[in-house]
Amino acid sequence: MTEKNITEIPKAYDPSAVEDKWYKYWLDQNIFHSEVDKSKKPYTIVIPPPNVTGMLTMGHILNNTIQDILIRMKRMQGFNSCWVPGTDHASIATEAKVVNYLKEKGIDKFEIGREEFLKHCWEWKEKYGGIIIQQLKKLGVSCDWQRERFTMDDDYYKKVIETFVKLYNEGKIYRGYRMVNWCPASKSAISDEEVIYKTVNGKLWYLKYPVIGSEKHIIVATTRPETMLGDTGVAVNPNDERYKDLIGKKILLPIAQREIPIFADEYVDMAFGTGAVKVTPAHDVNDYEMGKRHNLEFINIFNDDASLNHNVPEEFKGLDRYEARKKVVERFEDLELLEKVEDYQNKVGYSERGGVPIEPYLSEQWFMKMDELAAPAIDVVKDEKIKFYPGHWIKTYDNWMSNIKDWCISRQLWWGHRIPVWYCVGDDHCKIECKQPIVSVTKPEKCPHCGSANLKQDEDVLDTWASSWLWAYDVFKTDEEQNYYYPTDALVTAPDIIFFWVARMIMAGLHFKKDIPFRHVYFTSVIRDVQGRKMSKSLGNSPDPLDVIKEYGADALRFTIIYLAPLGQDVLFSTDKCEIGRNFANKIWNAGRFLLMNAQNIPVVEELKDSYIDFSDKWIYSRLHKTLSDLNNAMEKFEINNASKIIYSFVWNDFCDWFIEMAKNRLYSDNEEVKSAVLSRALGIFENLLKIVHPFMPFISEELWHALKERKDGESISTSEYPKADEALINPEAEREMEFIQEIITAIRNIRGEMNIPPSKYITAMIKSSQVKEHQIEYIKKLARVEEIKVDEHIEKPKAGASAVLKGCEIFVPLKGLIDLDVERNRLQKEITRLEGSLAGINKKLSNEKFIQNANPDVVEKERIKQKDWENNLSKLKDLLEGLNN
RNA sequence: GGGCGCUUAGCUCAGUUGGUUCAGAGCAUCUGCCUUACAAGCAGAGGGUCGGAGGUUCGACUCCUUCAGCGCCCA
Repeated sequence: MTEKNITEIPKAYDPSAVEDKWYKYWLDQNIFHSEVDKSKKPYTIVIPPPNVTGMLTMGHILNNTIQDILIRMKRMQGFNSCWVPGTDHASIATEAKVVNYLKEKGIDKFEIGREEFLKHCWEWKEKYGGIIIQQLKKLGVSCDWQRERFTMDDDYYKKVIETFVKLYNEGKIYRGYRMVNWCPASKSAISDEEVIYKTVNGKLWYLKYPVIGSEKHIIVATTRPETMLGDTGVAVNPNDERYKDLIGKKILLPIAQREIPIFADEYVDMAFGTGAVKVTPAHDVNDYEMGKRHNLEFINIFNDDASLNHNVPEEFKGLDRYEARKKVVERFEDLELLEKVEDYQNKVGYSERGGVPIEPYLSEQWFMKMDELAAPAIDVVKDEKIKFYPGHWIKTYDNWMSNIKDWCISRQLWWGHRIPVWYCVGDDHCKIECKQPIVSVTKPEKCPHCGSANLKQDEDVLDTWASSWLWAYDVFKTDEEQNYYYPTDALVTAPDIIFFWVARMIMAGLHFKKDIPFRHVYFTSVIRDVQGRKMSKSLGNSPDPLDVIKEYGADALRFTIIYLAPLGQDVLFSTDKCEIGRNFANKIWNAGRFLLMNAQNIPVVEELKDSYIDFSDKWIYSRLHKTLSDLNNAMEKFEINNASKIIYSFVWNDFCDWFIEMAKNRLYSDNEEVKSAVLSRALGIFENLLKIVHPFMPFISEELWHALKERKDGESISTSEYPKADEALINPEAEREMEFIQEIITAIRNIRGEMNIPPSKYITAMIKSSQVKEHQIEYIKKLARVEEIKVDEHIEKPKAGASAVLKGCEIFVPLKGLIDLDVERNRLQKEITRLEGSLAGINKKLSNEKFIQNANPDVVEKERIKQKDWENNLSKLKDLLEGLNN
C-alpha cells in the first residue's frame, strides 16, 4: 500500500470506501484458511449453520460477530484459528417453501413425485442458498470459506446415513406405532421440541352422555368436542363419590351411537370440569395412556391433514376438524345434550413450522432411544468439562436431559436424508422374517430372507437435527482433521436451540467421538426492538442488517451490537443505536488522522528506547497494559460486552482525551528530537490500539494499520501479533501522578465551566502546593487553558477569585471583575455539604468500637487516613467560604 | 404447577470476593464552545440511596427470608 497524501484523509470515516476492499484482500490472501499444522495449537469454532434458504437477521449478526471476535483474537494470538461455516438443509422449512412455490404455479408435490420434487428443491437451494453466506461476508466474518459445508453434501449425507445404521445396529433406533405430534400442514410428524404452546381463548363445552339402562346422563367437559367421535370411554376418579355407582356401566355415545364403558382411573382430576372426562385414546396423549391401561379401543378419526376420515358417520366425513367441531356442537344442541358452554383459556400446541395446531396422532415412526445417550452428556456439563456462559443454563439443560424422552426422528418429508431402510415387498415366497426392515447404508440387492429383489425404501427422511448433531466433527472430512480440530473450542448459539442442537451435539460427540464436542458454549442474547418485543417478520420490527451496514458500516454495527449485549441479557436494538459504533469508529479514525497528519512533518523512528519518555508516556503504557490485562480477564470469562467497554474507554478516555491532548504540547515544541520521539511513541501505542480493536472492528483497524506504515504484500493486521499484557509496565506511580494532574485540570475546568469562561479566554491560576512539579505545569496550562501558573506552598488567596481544594493542593483562579460571588459561594458550599456528609459517615464508623474491633485493620487504617484528609479539606473550604463573605 | 432470569439516574444497562474516593457508563437533558484529529466533536453540570418489607453483620446495591411486578422455559 502506498503512502497517502494526508490532505486526502477525509475528516469523517467512510466505511463504504474500505470494507469491500479489505474483505476481498483477506480472501485473496487466504488469511482465513486453516490447515492442520501440528506445530500450532488449533482454535476451532463450527458455525451454527443457518437455514440454507434463510436471510440474515440481527440474531445472526450478534452471533457471528461474537464468533468472529473469538476467532480473530485467537488468530492474532498465534493459534491456528479455524472457523468452519456452512448451512443447514432445514428439511421442513425448505420443503414448505418449495411446496408453496410450486402450489402457486399450480403444481402438486404428490403429482410430480419425489424425484421431480427434489429437483425443484435443489434448484431452490442453488438459487437462494448462497444468499445468507454472501450476507455474512458483508459483516466481515473470518470464516474459512474453503471449508464451507452443507448438511446434504454427498459426504456429509453419507455420514448421517452411516450414523443411522450404526445406531440401529446398536439397538438405539427402533420403529414403533406411537402417538406423535402431527403437523397437518406439512403432513409430517414433528418432535416435541418443535411444538410451540400458545395460550388461546377457547371454550369449554359440557356434553351430556346418556348412561345405558338409566335415565341419567354423565356430563363431560371438553375443549375439543369434535374428538368425541373417537371416544371409546369415559373416565372418573375412583375416589369420586359422585360417580361411584356409575363405574362399570356403559354409555351410548351420541351421534356415533357406540357403546363405551365408564371406568375409574387415578389420573382423572376431580376438580376439572365435572370430574368426568371423555377418553379419546387415538387423539390425546393422556387418553392414549389410559386407553392402554384399560384396553380401550383406539379409533383414529383423522386423515393426515386433520380432516375427518371414514371412521366417523357419513355426514362428518371429509370435514375439517374445525368445521367438524361446529357441527358436533350443533348436533348436541339439537339432541339437547349440550349442557353449557364456558369461556376457557387453554394452551394449544402449534407446529413451529406449519403454524397450525398440532394433532396428537398415532402413526408408525422411527425413534431414537435417548436415556443411555443422555447420561454421560449430563455429567460433562455438571462437571464443567463443558462450560456454559452464562452458567445458569446448566439447570435448564440438566432438567431437560434428565427427563428426556425418546426422539421421533422420522419426518414424512422428501427434502432431507432419506431413511436407509428397505422393506421386502416380495412375492409369493415371502417368509415371516421378510416383515423385518432391512437397514443398510447402500441399497441391498435382495431380501436376505426370501431373496426377492422387489424392495422398497422407507419414504421418510430424518429430522434435520439428526444430521446437524454430527456437525461438530463431520464437517471435518478426514480422521487427521478430526483428531486435530476436535473437540472444538467454542460454540456460540441462541439459547432457544439448547435442546434441539446443543444437547444433541454433546450426546453425539460423546457417543461417537468419545469426547466432548466443544469446551465452551456461549448463549447469546435475544435481540428485541426498543419496546422489548421479539424481532419478527410479521411485526415488521426487524431491520435488514444489510441496510444497517450500508448506513453505518459493518464495524459500527458489530461494535454496537456487542456494546449493547451483556451476557445473559436481552438486547433492545434499534438502528439509530448504531451511532455508538459509528461515532466510535469516527473517533478512532480521527485519532489516526491526527497522528498521520503530524507524521507528514515529523520523522518517525523505529527505535525509541527510553528517549524523551515522560510520565504521560509511562502512564499510557500503564493504561495500555492494564487494558490488555483486563481484556484478557474479560475474554476468558466470555464477557465480550464488557471487553468492548474496556476497549471503548481506553481508546476514547485514556488515549484520545488525555494522552493525545497531552502529547500535543511536545508535538508542538521546537525540539525536533522530542517531537520525533513523542510521535513515534504515540504511533506505536496507536498500532497496539488498532490491534486491540481489530477483532471487534476489523475493517477500520485494517485500513489504519496499513496507513500507518508501508506493509509488505499480503500483510494484514489479522495475522499480526496481538499485544501481550506486560505486568511490569503497569505503573502505579505514573497512574497516581496522572490522576493528580487530572484532578487539578478538572478542578480548573470546573471553575471555568461554572463561571462561564469561554475556551478562547486564557486565565491565570495559582496552585498552593509543594507537590506540583515543574514538568507538570505545561500540561496543566495546555489542558486547562491557562496562560500563567504560579506554584508555591505559601501562596495567598487573591482577593477576587474562585478556588478549589484537592488533596495536596489548593487552587485559586483570580477573576477580577469576572467573578460572580454567588456562584462561587454555591460551588464551595456544595463541596462543603458533600464532604460533611461523607465525613459524618466515616466519623460514625470510626467511633463505633465494634468496627474498630471487628474490621480488618487495613480497612480501619484506610478509613482513618480518609478521615484526616477530608477534615483537612473541609476546614480549608470553610476558610475560603469565610474569606468570600468578608 | 415446576424451573430460570430480571427489578440500580428520564431510557438501556455495569457494579468481581459485603467496607460511603463503586453508587458508575452510554444515550437523553442543561450550560459554554467551530480550542489548527474529530460538532459523528470538546469542556462543564444536574439527576438515582440501588422494587417493598424483614433478617444476618461493626458495616449490604452486594448474603439470607419473604412479598410484589415483569419476562422466558418446561409441564
